[in-house]
Amino acid sequence: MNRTVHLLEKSFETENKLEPDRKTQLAKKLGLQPRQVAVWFQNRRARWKIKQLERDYDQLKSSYDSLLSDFDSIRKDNDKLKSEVGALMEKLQGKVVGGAGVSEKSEVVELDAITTVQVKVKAEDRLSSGSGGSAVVDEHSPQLVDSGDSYFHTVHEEYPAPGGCNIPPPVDGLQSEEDDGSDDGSCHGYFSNVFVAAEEQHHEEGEEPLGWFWS
DNA sequence: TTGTGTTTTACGACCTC
DNA sequence: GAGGTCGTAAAACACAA
Repeated sequence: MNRTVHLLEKSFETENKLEPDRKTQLAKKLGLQPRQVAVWFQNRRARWKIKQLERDYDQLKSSYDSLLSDFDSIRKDNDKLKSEVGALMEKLQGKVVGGAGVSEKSEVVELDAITTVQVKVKAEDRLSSGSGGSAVVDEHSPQLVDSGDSYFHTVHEEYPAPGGCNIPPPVDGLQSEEDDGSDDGSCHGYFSNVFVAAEEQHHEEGEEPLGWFWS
């Protein structure tokens, strides 16, 4: 890296916007036209923004992948519980019908209703207790604080979530402009929590915050 | 050497404060 | 009106064949 670029980089590192005074000073110092310094800063900001979008995308994708695996395991658990309930119901109904008295039919209906409620409660309990720290259902997760460093804020709030949605969204690219993000409203706020969780993890690991980042 | 892909520089159009 | 972003053209550079 030559001296000129090095100085410009240093200057950009301290402040990515260029006040007129600083522009003139830098231009004088480097023997450039103020216009050249201004253009350099414009292009540098554009490059930084592209890098930042790439980082945001990588992080969003890894959050999505981990949530998807959480979702899959919860679904498997759910299927397993359903089949267990089915088996138990058969057993119960066999017993009730076998030793039936006068009101055998109504008892069966009652049992059916009770077990249905119990299963529902159990399933909800399973969800609300979280799975391996999943951010999907953790109501205690901190809310997203838009630091202004990430370009997520226009994407994550509108992206449909796998939990509560039957079809998980694709992750091969950022949301297209054609996709207006509209859905049944049951999945809003999904990725905002995801992102906060991921960012917290980032900080816990002692890494640099998502904002300014120098390669 | 050359064709090709990537990066950097510069500019015009448009937007925001 | 000054200074920002965005899109793009052209020059400069890197690198494989």
